[in-house]
Amino acid sequence: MPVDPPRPKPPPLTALRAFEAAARLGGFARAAEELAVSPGAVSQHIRTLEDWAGVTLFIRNAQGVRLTAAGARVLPLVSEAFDGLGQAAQTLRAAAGDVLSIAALPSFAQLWLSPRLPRLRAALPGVTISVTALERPPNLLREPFSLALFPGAQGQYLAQDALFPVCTPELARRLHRTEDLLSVPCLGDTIWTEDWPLWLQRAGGPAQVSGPGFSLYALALAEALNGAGVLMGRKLLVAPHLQSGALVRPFPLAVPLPDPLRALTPPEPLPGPVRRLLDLLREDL
Amino acid sequence: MPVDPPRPKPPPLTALRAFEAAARLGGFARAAEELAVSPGAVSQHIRTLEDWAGVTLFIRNAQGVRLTAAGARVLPLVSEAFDGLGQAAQTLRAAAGDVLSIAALPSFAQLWLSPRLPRLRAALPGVTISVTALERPPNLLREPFSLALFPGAQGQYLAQDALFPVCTPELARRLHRTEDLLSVPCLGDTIWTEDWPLWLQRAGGPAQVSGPGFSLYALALAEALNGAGVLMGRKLLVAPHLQSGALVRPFPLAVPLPDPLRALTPPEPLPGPVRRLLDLLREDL
DNA sequence: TACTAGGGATAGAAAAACTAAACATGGTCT
DNA sequence: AGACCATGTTTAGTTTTTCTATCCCTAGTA
Repeated sequence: MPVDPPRPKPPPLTALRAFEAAARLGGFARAAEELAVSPGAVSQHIRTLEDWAGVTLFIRNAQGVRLTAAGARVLPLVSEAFDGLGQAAQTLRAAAGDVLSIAALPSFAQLWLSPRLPRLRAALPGVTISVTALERPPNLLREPFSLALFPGAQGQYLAQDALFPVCTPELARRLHRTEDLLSVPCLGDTIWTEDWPLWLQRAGGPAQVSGPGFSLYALALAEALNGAGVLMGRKLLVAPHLQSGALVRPFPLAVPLPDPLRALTPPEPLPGPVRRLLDLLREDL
Repeated sequence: MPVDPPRPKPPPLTALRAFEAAARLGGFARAAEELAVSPGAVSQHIRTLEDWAGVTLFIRNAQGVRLTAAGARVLPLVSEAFDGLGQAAQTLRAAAGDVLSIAALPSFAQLWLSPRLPRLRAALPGVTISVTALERPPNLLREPFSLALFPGAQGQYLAQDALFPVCTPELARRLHRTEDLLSVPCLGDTIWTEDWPLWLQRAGGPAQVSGPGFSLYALALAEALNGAGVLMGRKLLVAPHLQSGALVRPFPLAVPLPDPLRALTPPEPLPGPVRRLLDLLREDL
């Protein structure tokens, strides 16, 4: 006849996760986005946790939230614990060995990785490869990706990228000097707003050019193929169309990008299929 | 227009907790007890996690379960992470500083701690002290107790305990030699079945005696106070009744118990009120 | 042969989590 | 000023998850 009814309740795990995300990202709205729930849900979670602990975790005001001292004190502990949990979960999933999920920028997923997928799938029979497009590199300590392909300073080097304008051969005939760019639409990705200014600066052309922005690089590329304008091309993404002749380079200058494409991996040890995939990606370039 | 719908699902936290408990305790039934849910719930959780990870975690058979290699590999990681989470949660709760929960054996909670509570409460104004009776010491890395009072080898020494028979003065008049114990009911706690044999061996009396067992020491004590028999007394628990004269010691021999009463605390740093409570308990003895 | 102890499956109930929409608050832009 | 805009809050209602209760199965044990 054990006596336990009045046992103190364990901490609410989901509320802790919401707290961790909100504290780390510095806002309920951002936490809600990361957790793929509505901001109201995060708000409720935080309140649940505050009630459980009997402590105020955040100072709220109209501009956002700020951690209290108590909140700041436990944040590193909670973050570390969730990192550990995430790693454990991944180790678990990796043990299955037959599912492989790759994260990449939408543009790289569609224009660089996608063409290579058939060969990768053929080289890894029995392995299901799924691709997720993300705007930002995921935290591989937490999120269950086997591999993340992003331009950046961290990870295993995969390929150098470079910047140069591209357009249809017809349009190219009208472009002789960089100043001619002022007379045609200059296409680009809204996320890479610095690409045009960067190239123009090195090319010694006009300080800036005008043209429509696209939220997806693939859309801008499609427009360029339509002859709708000059696209600031990224070598790795437009290579197939240069090869086929659908696009040409009206100006020879190529500006190397500081951040090469790199592969981020979860902590060692990597499962066999992931290691093989990495090798394939590296030798292909 | 971020592209995230096909984002991989995060690991199910409650399922991970169920797995950890089941693996650590070596059975779904025991895990269910620890988590205060039904065994079926644990079974479902484990299956959920197995589906999520795509790995079999346990070999099931009619006698129980055994971890698979994959399960055994991640268990330490998961356990460590939950320890961390538990510590973080406690740190959080400790920050409140005005709630203090103590775990103790049912007998010690009722007969040793309870009489001291009024003084403790008076010495710690504004602090809510709650007491939880547990058969076994809780894992203070996980469960949110500020203090656990248990006889044992670990923790801060509080008091030495000793064993000796006690009974009402009337009954004591009929007891002159240890052999006389065979003629009266000998009361004891069903959990401390070794108390009588231990004392009898040192007293050189009969090898064993007979009498009703009680699942709660307090019940046995009440019976002894009614004159229903001789109770194997624990010094710390019967002291008040010896003092008042309600009970006496028919035989002078006191056998010291190997395990003194000790206080277990969560990892440092202890909040002020806990530290003060500990000091009060120590100086009182 | 019954009995026990462990686990599995299922349906229905209970609880938790989530959403949507309306509200508040304090900045910033025109 | 006044109209946004971004942030967090609240509430009611819904959806989803979680849990229990129950019955079943299996392999040891008395």
